[in-house]
Amino acid sequence: MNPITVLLAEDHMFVREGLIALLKLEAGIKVVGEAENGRQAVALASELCPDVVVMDIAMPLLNGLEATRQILQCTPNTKVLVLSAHSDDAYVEQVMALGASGYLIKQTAAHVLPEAIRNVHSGKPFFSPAISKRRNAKDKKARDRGDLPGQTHTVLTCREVEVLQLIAEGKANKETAEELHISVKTVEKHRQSLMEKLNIHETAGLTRHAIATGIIESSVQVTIV
Amino acid sequence: MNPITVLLAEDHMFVREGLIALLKLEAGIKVVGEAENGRQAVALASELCPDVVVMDIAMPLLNGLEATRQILQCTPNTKVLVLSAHSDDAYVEQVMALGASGYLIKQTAAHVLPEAIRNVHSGKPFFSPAISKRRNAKDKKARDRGDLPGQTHTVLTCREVEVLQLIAEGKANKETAEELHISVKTVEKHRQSLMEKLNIHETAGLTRHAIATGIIESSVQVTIV
DNA sequence: CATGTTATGGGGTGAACACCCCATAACACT
DNA sequence: AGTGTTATGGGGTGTTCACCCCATAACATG
Repeated sequence: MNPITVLLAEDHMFVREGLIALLKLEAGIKVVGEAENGRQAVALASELCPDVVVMDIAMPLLNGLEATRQILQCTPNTKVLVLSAHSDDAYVEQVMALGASGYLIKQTAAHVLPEAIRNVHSGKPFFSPAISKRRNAKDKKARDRGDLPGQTHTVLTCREVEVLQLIAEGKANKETAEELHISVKTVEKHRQSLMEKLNIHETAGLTRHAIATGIIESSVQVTIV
Repeated sequence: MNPITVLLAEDHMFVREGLIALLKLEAGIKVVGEAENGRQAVALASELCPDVVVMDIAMPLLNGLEATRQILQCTPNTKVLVLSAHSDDAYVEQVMALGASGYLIKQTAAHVLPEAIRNVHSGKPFFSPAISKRRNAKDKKARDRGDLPGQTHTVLTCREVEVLQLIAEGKANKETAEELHISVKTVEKHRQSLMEKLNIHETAGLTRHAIATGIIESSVQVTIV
């Protein structure tokens, strides 16, 4: 049987070499290429047509999300296994909506990588245990409510993003309410929805998420009195 | 000759396992322990007294900077080799001022790791080529001007920085208290001092400040359920 | 020896927040 | 016409936080 061909897209050479050392011990998997940025990943993918691309999200020149989108468009037979430091539900859903075949968080033990590669190659999606668990729980809830499967639409509404930004900027619910000319209770409701959708339950986490997704910058200065 | 004992402090298990796979191929170097956060790194260092600690900067609970400081205080014979994604000069200098023996950026080829470990173990500092080059140039300039080495004067005390990190990671005061084995009241006190010193009076602001100053990264993972 | 700093802790108060319940109005889609 | 989504709002309850008061012990420094 032919080995599964893998393209490794990861900007940290440190990590890349580590993973290669790890995959070398694995029979049936062959690393045929390495990319150190998103643009190179797209180029190499269309040149090498690997079975699986292991794709880091945070990469220079072209981030892993865009790279994934472009690769799937050019070579639809290639499976993309995403590697990320984030595990926020909304983020995962965003990636999966692009058509990725799996999602591993970097906290996961690396020895699942070969298993994950084999899974996505054979058409089965693969997730880090923690994510998998949450997705199942959520799917179950959805089914209990009678929802259609696969419609895990965890996307924030416009209003929620607005509220998220104000929270991350340090506004109290009361201030946010005044800013948006709505009741404190409504702000509370949006806050709750945010926390539920993102599976983040502290202000600090929401703030980090807002920065990580580019909604605000960490250097935002709020009126110091 | 006894092998060089190494403690690997790196929160991403993915990276950790990769590096271990890589160091296993290396004669004369033995990984005797692994830490997945800064606090564990400090504990294991004083327990195992390794020759070298390979220390990632961005780690939960206690960042690599603080961990380095504490380790060098407890077990001064241990060398610390810092691993970071950032290569900003100011950042490097801050780390070296703490007494670290070397600084590798993650973009560096991993195969220099064994060499770096051997170097710092034998007392020779080691830097990623890019950094080494810049430092030499800068040192020359400084000597030419007759400057004294600059002191980064941090307003915050060590304990305050520790508490700040935990706040920014989304820990409640109660959790922080348990983590640090102190009373909730003491945590509150540190929190107050922080807010007063930084003139920031919301959790969101503290979180942004922690990210902006590099104490944590926006992608820090808190409790994965 | 006095003073300052750091770290430790306790009491108390009021505001803010998290989390549950609930309802309604506007609008889109089928 | 019915269903879903979004945004709006209220009630209640318990926890946590911000901000004040206070004290002590360790340790360095003048």
